[in-house]
Amino acid sequence: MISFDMFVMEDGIPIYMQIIRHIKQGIVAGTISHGDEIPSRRMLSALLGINPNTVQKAYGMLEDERLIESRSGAKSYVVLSCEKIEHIRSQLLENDANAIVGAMKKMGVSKQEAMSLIDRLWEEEQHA
Amino acid sequence: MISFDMFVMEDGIPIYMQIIRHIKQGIVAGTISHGDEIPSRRMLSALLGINPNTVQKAYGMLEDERLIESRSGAKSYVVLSCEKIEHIRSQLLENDANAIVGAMKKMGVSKQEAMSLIDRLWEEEQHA
DNA sequence: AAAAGCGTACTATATGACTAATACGGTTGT
DNA sequence: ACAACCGTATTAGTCATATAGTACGCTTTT
Repeated sequence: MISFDMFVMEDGIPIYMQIIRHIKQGIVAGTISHGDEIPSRRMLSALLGINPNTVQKAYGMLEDERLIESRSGAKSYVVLSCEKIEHIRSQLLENDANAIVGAMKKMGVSKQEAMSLIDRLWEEEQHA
Repeated sequence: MISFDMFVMEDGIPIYMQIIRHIKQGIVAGTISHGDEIPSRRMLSALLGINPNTVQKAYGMLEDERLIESRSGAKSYVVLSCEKIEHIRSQLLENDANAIVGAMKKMGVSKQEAMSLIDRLWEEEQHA
């Protein structure tokens, strides 16, 4: 069963997107694997204190991406392959990394300064 | 007069935020300086093909941050100090960098891999 | 078979973010 | 003074998000 223990709601970002990102990050990290059971719409909504429809929106989009499979009346499961995992990994990594590299360049930051900044932040705790 | 030549609209991000970010990045990069004239609401809105109120929203927030000054009926100007510039710089840099470092950590990416990814992306052209 | 839980679907509603349209009065340059 | 431009304010419309309530049919468990 997929865990949502470490899930913390951020405001400003749609809840259904946070759910999708949480699951994708878990897939890339390896804490979510092929065949894993995913909590039911009703259970997760109760756990997070949100409406079941919000969970359904997230799950529906994950199903559109073929990352989970649902059969009416039964539980839903994670469906993965090496190709899918690698695709999600580069999707998450490159998109975010590309954005920050572009932003830093626009500000005239040198590659060296960027690298040392990343290096310093990596050691710190706070990552809101 | 502040230039918006290199301004390219991205969808998914509010226009007024893109305007704010463009100006802040210019301030950090040094292409926008203290005393510079800023295009009028009407002129910039015509240039970008958007509504003057959208520009006003961006300018109003920049005014709240004391980065520009406006007098009713007259032109608006950039007002800076070394402290302000340094504050914006760390605000832009740390916020974005912190987010991506946190995301990568959640995905189980090693610092070494993150650094080499940044290094590789830095050389490429595409930075959507 | 019965009960409990499940996925799915539909309608309705409230709210905030974002943008648009318009109008008013002040400032500037001729 | 006058025209042109400016900042500012008000109102309204559109869309995404989130919630609520309800309902139907299927699967699993007892």
